[in-house]
Amino acid sequence: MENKTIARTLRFLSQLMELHEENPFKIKSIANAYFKVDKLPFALKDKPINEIDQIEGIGKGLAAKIVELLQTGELKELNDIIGQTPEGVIEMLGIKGIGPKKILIIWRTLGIESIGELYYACNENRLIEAKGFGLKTQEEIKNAIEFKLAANGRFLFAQVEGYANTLFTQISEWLITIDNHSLLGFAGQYRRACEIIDELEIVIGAENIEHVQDQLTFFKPLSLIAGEEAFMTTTEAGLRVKIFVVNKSDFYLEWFKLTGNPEHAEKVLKLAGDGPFANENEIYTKAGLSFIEPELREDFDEIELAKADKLPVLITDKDLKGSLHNHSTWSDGVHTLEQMAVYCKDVLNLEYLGICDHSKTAVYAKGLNEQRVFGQHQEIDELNQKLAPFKIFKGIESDILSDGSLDYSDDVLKTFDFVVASVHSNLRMDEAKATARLLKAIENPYTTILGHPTGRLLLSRAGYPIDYKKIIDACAANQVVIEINANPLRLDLDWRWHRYALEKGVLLSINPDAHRTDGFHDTRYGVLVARKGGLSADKCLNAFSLEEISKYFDSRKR
DNA sequence: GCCGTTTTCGGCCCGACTGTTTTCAGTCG
Repeated sequence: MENKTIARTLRFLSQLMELHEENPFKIKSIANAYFKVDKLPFALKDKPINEIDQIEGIGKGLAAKIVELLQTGELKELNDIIGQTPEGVIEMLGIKGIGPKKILIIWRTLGIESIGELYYACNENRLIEAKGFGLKTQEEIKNAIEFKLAANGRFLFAQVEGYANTLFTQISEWLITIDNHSLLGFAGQYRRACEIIDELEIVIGAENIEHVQDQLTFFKPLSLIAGEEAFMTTTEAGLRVKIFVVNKSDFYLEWFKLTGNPEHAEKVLKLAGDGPFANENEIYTKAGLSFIEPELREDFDEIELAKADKLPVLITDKDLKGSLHNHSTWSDGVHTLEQMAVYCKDVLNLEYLGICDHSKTAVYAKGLNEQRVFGQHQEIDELNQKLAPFKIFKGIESDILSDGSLDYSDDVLKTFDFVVASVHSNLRMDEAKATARLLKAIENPYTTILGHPTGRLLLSRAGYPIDYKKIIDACAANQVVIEINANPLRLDLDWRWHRYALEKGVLLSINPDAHRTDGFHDTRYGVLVARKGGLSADKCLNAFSLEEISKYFDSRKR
């Protein structure tokens, strides 16, 4: 069992114990163990059992729980408490904005045991009767439920990716035994690298279409049901899977149509005429267009750009020369500054790392006060000597406070090579307030990059509303780079606004926000959405070479 | 349930903000 699973199990246990009003200090130590386990730089399963209780925050009791999990994959105490809690009440833990205390009242005082009932109660204005609940809380809960329901059956690209690749391999190996010369490809949202996936679509171009169709219902990994247009199923997790079987001769046309999006495909085919087509390239050629990458096929402005041969050369993973906005053990990261740097240098072959630990207001994340900023800078200077020509840039993720100011005085801010300014608190502002707050941060002369502009968490939290045009225009006017936070939950700035930012001359930066060496690989998701947004390497800050970005940071210094 | 011992049990305790209160509890990052 991985640390992450152990950590989640402990958090779950602590939440359930809160719902059953157990000793708050006991709960706290279990919740604390969740944080600790989540941040361990080694795998618990590789640790000798008798050393587990030596870990800080984990004593005899928790070590026993962890060992039980490692050895049996289960925890009796957890199973028991799950048995004493209605399923719907447990589900409520997934609603943003209410915690165990409020859920306890909803459950015990109001007698509500499911999310459906809770939603109904909001509509009936019944929540305000309970102590600690008012109109605003009721409205918040109602909105949060609606957001959660809308996320049902929808998944992050990154959640689907592993399953999709495994399935693809299974189908492709199976096809060799059934129809050895067939063609195969992903289509739909997945091929277009959409940030949210609610349907995984796969197309088979079969030589012997009847045979493949006959056999497909016996394909073991899925229990497929033959529908009118495709073979369908829903995975245990709730993801719909559709497999289309077409004649090999029609494959490229059908693949193109099913890749979509429908509006894009329809417009291109109107220009290209009827097939057959030998490949997708031919479709675009016959339409008088340059080839349009799947990521761009969203019926935005890509067809006009292709007509004028003005499509951007989309950025790729290989274009990235460095990684900005990452954390270390100085704040809430798992790996040390040196480990993070060496990983970038030796494993990722990057030229530079920007380290941006949390600023002092983020106490929960061990944010750096002025003295520790100075200490970190000393360590960076030493490491830069040791690792040269690789370079660590002195950055900070400075909290944007509620009034829009940054978290340090100008004297401190000027000691950084660059500053990522982001919002972490007071996330419930309306559009006018949130926009004004960001504008003030953008206008701060020390702000280099605006971090995750809306604070959204895909499928989980909407993020505060902002006036995108005002924000982007201000970034253009103040030479502030906008982050594409590459965490698959964020992907913020949204790709639908990349084009506007690029038109205004704003640079974008694909930042993994890594809290451990593994986290650097999230960059991949940032690149995918940046491609959807139409980003080319020359407009991406961390595609600059070390020399170019050094000059850039120097030019921005006050 | 963990920690740190005055070695056997008492203390443990982010801060800001919001909404619901009438002085505070719950939630968040």
